[in-house]
Amino acid sequence: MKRETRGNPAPSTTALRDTARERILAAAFATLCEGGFAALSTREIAARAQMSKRELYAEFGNKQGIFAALVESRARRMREPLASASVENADAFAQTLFRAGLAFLTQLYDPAVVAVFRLAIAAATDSPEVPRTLEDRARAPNRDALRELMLQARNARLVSGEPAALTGRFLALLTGDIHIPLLLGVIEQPKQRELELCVREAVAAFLQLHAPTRRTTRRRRARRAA
Amino acid sequence: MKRETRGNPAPSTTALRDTARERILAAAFATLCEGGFAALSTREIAARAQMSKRELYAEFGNKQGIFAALVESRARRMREPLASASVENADAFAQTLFRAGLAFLTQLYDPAVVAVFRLAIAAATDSPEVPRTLEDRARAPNRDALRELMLQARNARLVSGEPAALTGRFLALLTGDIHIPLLLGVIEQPKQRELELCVREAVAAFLQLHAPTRRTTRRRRARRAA
DNA sequence: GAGATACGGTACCAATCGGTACCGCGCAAG
DNA sequence: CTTGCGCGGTACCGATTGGTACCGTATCTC
Repeated sequence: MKRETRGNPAPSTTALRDTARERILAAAFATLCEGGFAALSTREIAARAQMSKRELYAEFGNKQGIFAALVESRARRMREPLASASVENADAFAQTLFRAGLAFLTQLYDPAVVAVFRLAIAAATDSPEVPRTLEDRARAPNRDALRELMLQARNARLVSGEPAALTGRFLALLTGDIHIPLLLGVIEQPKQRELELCVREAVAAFLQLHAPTRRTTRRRRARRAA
Repeated sequence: MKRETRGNPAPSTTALRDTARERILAAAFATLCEGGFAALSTREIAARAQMSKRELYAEFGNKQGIFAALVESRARRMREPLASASVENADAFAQTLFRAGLAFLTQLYDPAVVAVFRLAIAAATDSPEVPRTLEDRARAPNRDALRELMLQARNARLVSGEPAALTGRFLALLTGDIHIPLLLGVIEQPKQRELELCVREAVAAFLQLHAPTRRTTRRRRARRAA
């Protein structure tokens, strides 16, 4: 196919190919966000990317490939939070929870991510590999990272309980009340202030439920982290 | 059109019409559950209902009408729980929460309801009235009923806080960790045992968070308003 | 400079979509 | 029994889909 011989400026073609991919995916994202699942046709994507369907199919094979690449590219971005987790003491842990929760919700409620979730849910019955990709490349890694954090926190005697259960509880408190309405489109995207409030309440509730003994004003600590 | 004069067996035609509607909706449900959103074509529905597209369009006007009727018919069934709510004491309230939560989750995780949610989410961008119907006819009434229960419980000094916030918290604890994976199709439908465990944990966490000064099983009769 | 080759734009394909016009069967009135 | 009419099955419509063949062009090799 595209075999680069010695002396050939291979990086150039690779870069070109990458920019082509990016342009296609950006066009697909824009289409998906504006027009939804029904508007996501190969013609529309090619037109927006100012490329031919030929190149599009040379790059992704078929429409499923575009779906997978779409989910994959956004999933990679969703995996970033929880980079620096601190469990030195209760305050640091609360602050870590707050930062991680805020980063998580900010990603999760981004319009492009909402559109990807809608796409994955719509494709669930026909093409299970699409939501499967979202699960394996985004949700599961995030959950694993959070569980690791919970494990560390338990070892530091900051929480008690199974890390997996703690993770599920924290995520439920974080997203339980907003994600579905957002996917349904019956509420608008939360503002930054509301997001912070939501995370603060979730952290406070989580610590109240699962922090071993502390009885102090944890809500104030969480607020200070804002 | 179909003008019944006096003496004409109008109920018969009405009943016939109703059974026609039911047959169409049942066929649409089956199609939606098995083949997903993409398979939900008017031809398929008509074929399954053993009727002609002509009758189908005479009954529902257009495809949006079928969507709306689908969501509406299922939403009506989702509104049933919380019929008998008791807030006499803490134990009765806990039991009421458990029963209501279990009924709610049983409905919410029913495969047909999951399929309807997928449909509504997939249609969110193109046809906002479909998720709007789901919100207004199913989610909001359920939420209102639960909020009313929370108000009664607060008047009885069984919980403290804003009824709306309490409702959101309870629903988050109930559904937060399962609903999305179920919509994505990455987990299978929970069994009855798991559902009961899930509700029990949610009720316990909710009461631990919001029941005032709950140390043991105290019987406190502070009923105020009906 | 000539020839070969590979890439990209376009026009096309079969299939399917929502929606509708046509037409023939069957029931009711006279 | 004839006649008229209304309802339902079917065939069809234009539009659009995912996917591909064709073919002009521009570049690279010798």
